[in-house]
Amino acid sequence: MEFKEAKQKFISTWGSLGTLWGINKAMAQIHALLFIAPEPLSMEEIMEELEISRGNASMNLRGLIDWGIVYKVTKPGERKEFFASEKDVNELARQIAKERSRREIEPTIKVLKEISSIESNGSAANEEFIKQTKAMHELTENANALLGRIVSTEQNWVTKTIIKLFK
Amino acid sequence: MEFKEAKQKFISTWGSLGTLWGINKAMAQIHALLFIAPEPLSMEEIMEELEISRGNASMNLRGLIDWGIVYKVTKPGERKEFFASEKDVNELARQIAKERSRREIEPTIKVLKEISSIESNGSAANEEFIKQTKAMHELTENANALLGRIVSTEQNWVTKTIIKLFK
DNA sequence: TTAAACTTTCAATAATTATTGAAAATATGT
DNA sequence: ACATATTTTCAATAATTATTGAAAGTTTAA
Repeated sequence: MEFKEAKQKFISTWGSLGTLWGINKAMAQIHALLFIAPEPLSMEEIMEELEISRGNASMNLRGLIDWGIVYKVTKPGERKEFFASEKDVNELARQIAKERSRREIEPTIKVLKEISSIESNGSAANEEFIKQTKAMHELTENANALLGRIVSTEQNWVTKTIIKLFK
Repeated sequence: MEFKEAKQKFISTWGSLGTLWGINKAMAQIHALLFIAPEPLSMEEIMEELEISRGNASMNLRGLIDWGIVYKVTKPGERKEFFASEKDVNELARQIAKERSRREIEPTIKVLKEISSIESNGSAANEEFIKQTKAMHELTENANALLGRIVSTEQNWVTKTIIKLFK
């Protein structure tokens, strides 16, 4: 395979993957591009390479910065801004896990806690509701704690976790 | 909070959550409804409760069956089909993790392996590409193995895993 | 074998979400 | 302070995705 083809494939794979960790296609593609770039890129360069508009680039870069996985970089003597991705895959994974937990899992836990605490009126529908949402609440809290635990480990968390688990 | 309100809240929370584990709103809402129902529901009942069309209900129920988390149930003496959710949260989580691994993670690993194996031509762009995609390949493989390991444990996998990890 | 009960399919349409582009805002060098 | 380079915002529009509903298909009971 040619480098150009491989690069294209990486960007598009990342793009469709992105939609499933909660970010849109353009955002994921920008991230992919920065992740494999040896040097920070300007907005102009990103627009050109991905064939997207200025507005689109601007908004999605902001999104990536909010996720904490892309940084603004200034080059001495240059007026415009440059952008760089977090390059360390472990740090990247940790950051994404942290944000997803904060944005999605924790609010869900709050709702589950609230709704599973209603008073039962004794009906089957009511009893089942309480039982099931309580179980889901518990599972989600445990999964979130597990995620936090795995991801807070300093370096190479996945590898280390696997080693521990196989003991 | 009233039961009715709590139920509504559960269905809508699950609905928006759904979009992030890769299934659409209607599908997630149908699942939520079945998950808290004390008895299997008919397609008619699902349509009514969620105010969706017959076609929509039919297609999304099929989707849920493909995910392996909803089953068809026949009641003796009844002509129509009924539907029931997997009720055990651990089994539910296991099934979802298994499917996501198969549908999303494994194909990604394949692509990463392929593109990270290109020959370097010595350019900085090329070297960086290979280095970064190799690192990503490794991380994804490890994360997938970890997921498989956690989820293959018989019962209460999250709890058990946490206990192990805190040792 | 027929008719009624029920389910699936899919083209048309509605709803949602992403993208553009140009005007407004902001930052920088002289 | 000004002119210019650069970035941001956001209403309009395009692209995508979900939903409907009615026709076609299937199953079952008699």
